[in-house]
Amino acid sequence: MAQHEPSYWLMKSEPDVYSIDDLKNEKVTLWDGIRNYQARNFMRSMRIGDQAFFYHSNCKPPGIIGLMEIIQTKLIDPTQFDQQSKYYDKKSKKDSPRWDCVKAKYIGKFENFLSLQEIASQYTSEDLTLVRKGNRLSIIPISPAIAKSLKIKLGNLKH
DNA sequence: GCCAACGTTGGC
DNA sequence: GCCAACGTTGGC
Repeated sequence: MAQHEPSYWLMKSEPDVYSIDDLKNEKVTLWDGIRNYQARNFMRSMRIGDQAFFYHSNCKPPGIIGLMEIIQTKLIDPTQFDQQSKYYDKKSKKDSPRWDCVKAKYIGKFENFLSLQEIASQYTSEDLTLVRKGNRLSIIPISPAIAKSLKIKLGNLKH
């Protein structure tokens, strides 16, 4: 059986909340707290071995900074049942959890930071919905061709 | 701080 | 089911 080619994703995180350096230190993280159905559904279609660009959002400047690999999928997001968590969801039932998540591992930081401004000047919103005005989705699929082109601009990975 | 682009909620 | 009001994300 031939292995699947990996799919590619872009996952946003605010560096004040969780940065690429936090992931570098932890090596592995549970990508929890996703409370948007479209983003959740994208996570549900992830497979082990997929790669995800780590995007720093809501900072100056926003942009792609590193790369992760998806190492576990279809995990229950524990924060939905944690009353102390800002992601607590009282409507979610233990026997049918509403929110799930994936586990991702640090691969590296790119040699070049690629700002949203640079990305927007080089790709159309059809290439990459990230650059669509007002885009709020925190998880975005990336086509293999666009992923390849982004990686060329981003340069080598620093581990 | 402003605002665009949604998603969610709740009255009817 | 419609839609207005409200909330959130995130760039600028």
